[in-house]
Amino acid sequence: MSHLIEFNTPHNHDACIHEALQNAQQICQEKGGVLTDIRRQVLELIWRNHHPVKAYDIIEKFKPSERTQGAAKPTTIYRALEFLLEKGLIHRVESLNAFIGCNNPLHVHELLLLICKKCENVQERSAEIVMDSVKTELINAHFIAHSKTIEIHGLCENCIQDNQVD
Amino acid sequence: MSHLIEFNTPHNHDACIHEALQNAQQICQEKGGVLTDIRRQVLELIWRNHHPVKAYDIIEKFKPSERTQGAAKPTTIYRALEFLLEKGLIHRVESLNAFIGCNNPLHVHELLLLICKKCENVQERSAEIVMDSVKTELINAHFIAHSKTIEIHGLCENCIQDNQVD
DNA sequence: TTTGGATATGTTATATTGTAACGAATAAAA
DNA sequence: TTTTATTCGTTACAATATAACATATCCAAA
Repeated sequence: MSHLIEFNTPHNHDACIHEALQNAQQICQEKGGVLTDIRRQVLELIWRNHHPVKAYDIIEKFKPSERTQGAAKPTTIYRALEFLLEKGLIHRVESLNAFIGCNNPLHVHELLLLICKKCENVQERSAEIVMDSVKTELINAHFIAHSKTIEIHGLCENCIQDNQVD
Repeated sequence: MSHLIEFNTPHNHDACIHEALQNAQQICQEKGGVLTDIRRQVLELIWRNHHPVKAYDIIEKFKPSERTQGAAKPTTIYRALEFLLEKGLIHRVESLNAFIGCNNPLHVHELLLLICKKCENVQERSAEIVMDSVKTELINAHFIAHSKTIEIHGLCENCIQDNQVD
């Protein structure tokens, strides 16, 4: 399962991209929805690496087709992002106003995002320990959750080591 | 301790405001820093209620003084917000691009924000159960955290009851 | 085959959120 | 008093996101 690889170390990232696109196809079939050229291309741009990607970076890098001469317009990209979010293929990183590919879109899951300040890699963890304690706390608070955002900024394992070498 | 009151029920909110300003004075003395007119007024505007407040709402509502004829400029307000954030007097709500007064600024604390979609009240909870499990997870991930954002959107206790009545 | 609805995209304009850069004013310290 | 640090004013602009309405495309039902 490639969502378990150590993606913040060197790895064959083409495999990540390939799996992401395959997952996207499968999810569109299962949930209903069409992975159009635009949507696929936005997903690919987000999956270029494991960094958060800003909407306007996508807009700039978007490959203009015949009909859309010139760069894509914001509306086009935001619409594609909305679709990908709905299908669970990407996550929004609230604390960065950015987007990141979902590592495991086939399974609905709540997640932690570990965002490295140095290498910028984002690690997605479906920490059940944490989610259980959040549920307990929400029961105590008599609060019904519709969505949960948990984002941690800091240093990942590799960058901690790099820092010590410096 | 007024940070334990049921603020999402009717209460004497003047007491909240008054305490917030007193805390601000005390913290500026302790940590070094000046609670200028601008900063105090921004803090008051944030403390008008327990809702998240947008920067541009503050800009609009900011009372122009003699020298600043007309509304405040964004820079002015963002600078005051930055100061208040640094002193721990307010929190930034990442998922809303907004700000909320800190209930307990005298004690450094990590926190959960429970954001009600209906009444818009934000409840701040220093859930140690959750924070402990996050720490465990971060150890597992070999990740060193510099900051933690935990924001839950949903329905608060009062609004759950209101919904059932409807 | 046509028509009608659902979905997807194009297009223009604008709203919202946030910073950079530089100079003037103020106040505290040397 | 000169220096130094902090705060604030001012202008301009960068970055993020949405509204509103027009077209196009596709597929299914009549």
